[in-house]
Amino acid sequence: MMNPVIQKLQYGAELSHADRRRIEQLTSDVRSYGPREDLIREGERPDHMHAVLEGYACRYKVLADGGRQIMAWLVPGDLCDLHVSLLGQMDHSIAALSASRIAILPRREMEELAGSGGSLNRALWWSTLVDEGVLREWLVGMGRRPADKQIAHLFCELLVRLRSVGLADDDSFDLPVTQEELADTVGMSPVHINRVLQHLRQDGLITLQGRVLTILDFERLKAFAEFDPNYLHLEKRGEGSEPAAA
Amino acid sequence: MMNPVIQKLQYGAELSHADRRRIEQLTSDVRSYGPREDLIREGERPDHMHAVLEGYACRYKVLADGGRQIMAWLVPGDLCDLHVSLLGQMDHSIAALSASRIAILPRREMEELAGSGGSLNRALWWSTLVDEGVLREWLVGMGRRPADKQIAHLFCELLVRLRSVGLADDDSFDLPVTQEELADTVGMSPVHINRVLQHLRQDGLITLQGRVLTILDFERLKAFAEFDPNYLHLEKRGEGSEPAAA
DNA sequence: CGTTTGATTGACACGAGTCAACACCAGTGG
DNA sequence: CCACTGGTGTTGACTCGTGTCAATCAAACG
Repeated sequence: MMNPVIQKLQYGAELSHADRRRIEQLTSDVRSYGPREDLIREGERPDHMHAVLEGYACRYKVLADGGRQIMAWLVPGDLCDLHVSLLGQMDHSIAALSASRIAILPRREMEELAGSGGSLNRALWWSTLVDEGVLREWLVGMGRRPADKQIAHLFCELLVRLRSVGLADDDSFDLPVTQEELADTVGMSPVHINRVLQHLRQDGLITLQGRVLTILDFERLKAFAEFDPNYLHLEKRGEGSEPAAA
Repeated sequence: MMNPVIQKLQYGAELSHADRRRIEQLTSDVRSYGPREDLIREGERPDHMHAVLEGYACRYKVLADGGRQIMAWLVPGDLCDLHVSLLGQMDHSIAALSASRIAILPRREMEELAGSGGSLNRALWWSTLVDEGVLREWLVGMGRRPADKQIAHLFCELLVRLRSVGLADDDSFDLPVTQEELADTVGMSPVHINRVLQHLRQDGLITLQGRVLTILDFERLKAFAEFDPNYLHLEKRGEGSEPAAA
């Protein structure tokens, strides 16, 4: 099975054999985390970075009233905290969502890559800009989409992202999280998540049993959620065709 | 008056005299935009980038039902679309919020800077990561903060950001936008924005007249909004001296 | 001046939160 | 083996924050 970091970054830049070897080597120090275990906390300033190899992690913040907001899901292939090298300290925390295997990357070498001008440099930039795109799309969901469409949109996104690293061959994937964690992701209450999920199930759009989500009709779910994967920027590069009107 | 792009980027990296000259030169091609005029639209792939010199701009998306979500405010000093060079096409649009002066930057040279390894490279990285931090904070606001605190938080953020480029010496700044645009920013309805603003005024926290917002008691507003500016990463960096003064 | 755009206000509807009870496991330990 | 437990999912009743619709006001503008 190919290293998911390589799989992902190849969408951002053409990687040479040497580039791939470099990534293999950088992600060779692996640690296992249990669900809810923090990888790094707000305010910290460690000398290493993380990348997800297996399982899911998330960025989150906790408010004074105890409310928690998850601001990103990190799936295999995702880099967690390029921030640390350039920004003084973490402005949020990162925790494992499920049992997961996380690579520990040396900070110095990553910093070096960030200014190297090579393919890996481009790939890191691409990865960061895609993260930004995802954040923007989530913002749209929370601001302007009704709950059911927002959740449907999240499921579409997860399917596409997991497919891109070979973790969802058919239209289903592992969803080893509680409804409360889904609630913290989309900014709703656990109770309402439950109701929306039932709604989606009754409409024959999804199945969710045994922590496996199955999308029964991806086309219909996409239409329902108004999902357009362009913001994930996974399409092949170099297509010079002019943009068609949205 | 110093170029706001220089002012801003100095928070991200120490800039040499040559670096500053370079920025001056890169931002010398200036165009004026009127309110609501698009700088760039979703799907486009132009050969230049933008930076705000005066006035405000915003990132936004429009949904099928006509709803609009503003995903970022771009104030003087902010770079608008580093995306274009690495991602194939824009996944969102950018428009002027108020009458503004925008610099047009040549794409080639900016791409070159992005992999140069120098101070400007670091500054661009920093700027991008800060944008991400702001997006995350907005997500927290939309997901977990009640309307009044969310808006208060936005005002705190704008004050700090504008101060950092010398556009808010006291506790007030220009807010040349309609309540509808505020609504599209925080994901609420214009009517509710109106009520929340009145609430904040009655509590003696702000004043908003003639498109100028005055924060009457910043400490109290910060406490109310639970505003912590750490996510803007404007504090002095540890290793070197602070950014040179004008 | 009328026209237009934006701010304000009130009445009402609805989505989503809260609270609380209950069901359904998967462990665990006796 | 089987109660007991704690975590999670499910439901219902009720509350409350926001949205919607529509009328009115105020200010800017040609």
